[in-house]
Amino acid sequence: MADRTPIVTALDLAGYRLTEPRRSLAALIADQKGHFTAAELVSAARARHLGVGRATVFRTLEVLEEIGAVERLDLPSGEHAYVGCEPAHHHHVVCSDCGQTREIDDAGLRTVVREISRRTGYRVDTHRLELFGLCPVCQAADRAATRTPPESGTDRSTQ
Amino acid sequence: MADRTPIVTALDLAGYRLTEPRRSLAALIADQKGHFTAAELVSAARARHLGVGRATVFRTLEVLEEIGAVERLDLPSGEHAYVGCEPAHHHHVVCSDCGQTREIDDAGLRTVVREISRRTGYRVDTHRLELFGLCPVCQAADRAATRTPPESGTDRSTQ
DNA sequence: CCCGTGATGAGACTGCGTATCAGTTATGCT
DNA sequence: AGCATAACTGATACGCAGTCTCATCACGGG
Repeated sequence: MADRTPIVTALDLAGYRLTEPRRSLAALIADQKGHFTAAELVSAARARHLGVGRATVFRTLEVLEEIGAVERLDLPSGEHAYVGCEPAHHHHVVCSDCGQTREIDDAGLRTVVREISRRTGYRVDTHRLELFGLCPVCQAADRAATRTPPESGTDRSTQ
Repeated sequence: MADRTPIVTALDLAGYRLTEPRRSLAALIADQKGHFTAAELVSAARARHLGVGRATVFRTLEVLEEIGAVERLDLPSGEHAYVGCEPAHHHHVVCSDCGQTREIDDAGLRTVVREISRRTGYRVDTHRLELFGLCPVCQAADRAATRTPPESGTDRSTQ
């Protein structure tokens, strides 16, 4: 709990105080495998008897999002979740089974956005792309469970 | 209020009952220019003294989303909003000033998704792309107000 | 070591969305 | 047309996410 996780460093660089609650939360977040909700953080903190209040969790998440150490996702269910991530990369593929996420870079999106801008006349300032599906591991598990050979393994995207 | 809006027809086709509250809400939604929240619908209904309960608004929106007559957006603020739309088209450009939305089709996204799928090994089942910016009208208004000549008019997208 | 200020935690508060439930109404059938 | 019934409705209660307040605390610059 005393290690300087990248998140702590980022907080420091951004000029925020390095308080005990923030260190605790940084450690908790670093432990998360996939995405996590504010509520999950709250109960994780409580489970480990770190004395971190609910309000502090929300405030810290807000700060972390601001400095780009964490990104907010809107799950298809409507829930708000977060993922720890590098600043700069801005899209995520989310496994709808295990919650594991992977960051992805542009991948040609830039062109798409420009094209849309051209067609509609809108000046596009920000965009959000979120992809949901099965990570390789869960695909394998799925296949093993249903005993059905893979159909394609790539794109089954809705539209 | 007795006209059969497209939404009403869609409900009928999907086998749902054509009740008075649903007709009222369909009419209200047809009147909306941009996106709207559940809360806005509730108060709009109340303002017009349609006797439509809060619960019914939420239930109806759920049904409408299911049949694709309405789509749910997650605004950057975290709010949940809805837009009336044709089924099949699945992305929206949202004006962050006036809320006006435009539907857009694929525009090359399909390729991007396939590429991401290939790179990450994820099987992508669904995705969500939302774009926020200024519609042409608000751009003009903005320009007129600030007396600043347009810088480019196209892409200012973050990442 | 001391002080100022930013940060904290407890708890009140708001407002979205859902569940319950008794009463109502659209619709298919005769 | 009249009826039965299952879908639907509104009122109300409830749970829960997120925000706000405020008195207290502790980080970090001096």
